[in-house]
Amino acid sequence: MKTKHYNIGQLASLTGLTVDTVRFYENKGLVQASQRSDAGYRLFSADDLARLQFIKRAKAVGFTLDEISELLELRLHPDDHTCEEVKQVTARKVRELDAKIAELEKIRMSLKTLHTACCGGPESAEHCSILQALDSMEAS
Amino acid sequence: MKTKHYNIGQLASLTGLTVDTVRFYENKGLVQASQRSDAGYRLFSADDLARLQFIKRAKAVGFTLDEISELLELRLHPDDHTCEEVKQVTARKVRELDAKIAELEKIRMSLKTLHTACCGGPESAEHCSILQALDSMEAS
DNA sequence: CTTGACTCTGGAGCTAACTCCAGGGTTTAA
DNA sequence: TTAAACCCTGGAGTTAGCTCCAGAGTCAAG
Repeated sequence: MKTKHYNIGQLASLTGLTVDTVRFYENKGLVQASQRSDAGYRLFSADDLARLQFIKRAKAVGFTLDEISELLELRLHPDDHTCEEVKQVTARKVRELDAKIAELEKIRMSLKTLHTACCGGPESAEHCSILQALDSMEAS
Repeated sequence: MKTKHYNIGQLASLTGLTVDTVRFYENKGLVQASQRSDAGYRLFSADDLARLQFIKRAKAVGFTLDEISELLELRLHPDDHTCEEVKQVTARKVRELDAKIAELEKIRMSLKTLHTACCGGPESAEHCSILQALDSMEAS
């Protein structure tokens, strides 16, 4: 019984990635074509396809490729690892996201304050409150 | 009457930027040393200092260097521009920040859902709900 | 007068995640 | 049989904002 194989273009359209991206991921060690054809074409299995879809979903929830490598290792050898380990990876990421969001919100607040104070009228910007604030604000 | 001048190192410590960063900004056209010494050293005026502080504050509220160039032009020739123009720049940025924050919050939610569902226990990750979800989730 | 701190230029390297290209070989449909 | 569409490799380019380097000149203190 022969298993179904995909060449790189088919895999790309099945996953919604580009051919270049798949090759890039292979280069980074995230995925490996399970075989090559006589002509040297990459041949991917259904497992490879699943792996790429895993990568895509992990990216969608904000993991970097390095973090995805880590998750792929956990996925490939789940028996050698615990739920705790997996959960720690997501916990770290949630904390990072929280920090990033908090930072952006702080920035947004400052900017919104400047924005609200400005009259926004058609008169000369000579006394524009935004420019003045940027001239005299405390630097953070 | 002679005006006070700063060389690049003094300027750097006054602004909290590095010497390299100041030169980088000069290269990008954000700032220009008002003079050079006989030996070719950059000499910065109090105006240059103020300009760099403006840049630093603008960066702190989230503007990119390109946007800061735009603001610097408005600041240098306020008579040729209106409050409205200035306000538009900040409005655009606030919208960008809103979009970025919303995106990160969406990601955070998805990830938090995965995180909360996982038992996080010391048992094998074979049936870990996080890994399973990443294997079967809808790709976004 | 020498040592160490400072400055100059031009260009390379860094991060992340691709994206594109040249210059070739292969497969497939008409 | 030939043209289009696919695939290969290796390497360069992209974005933003620096950061570091070599190799050379300059300045201030002791």
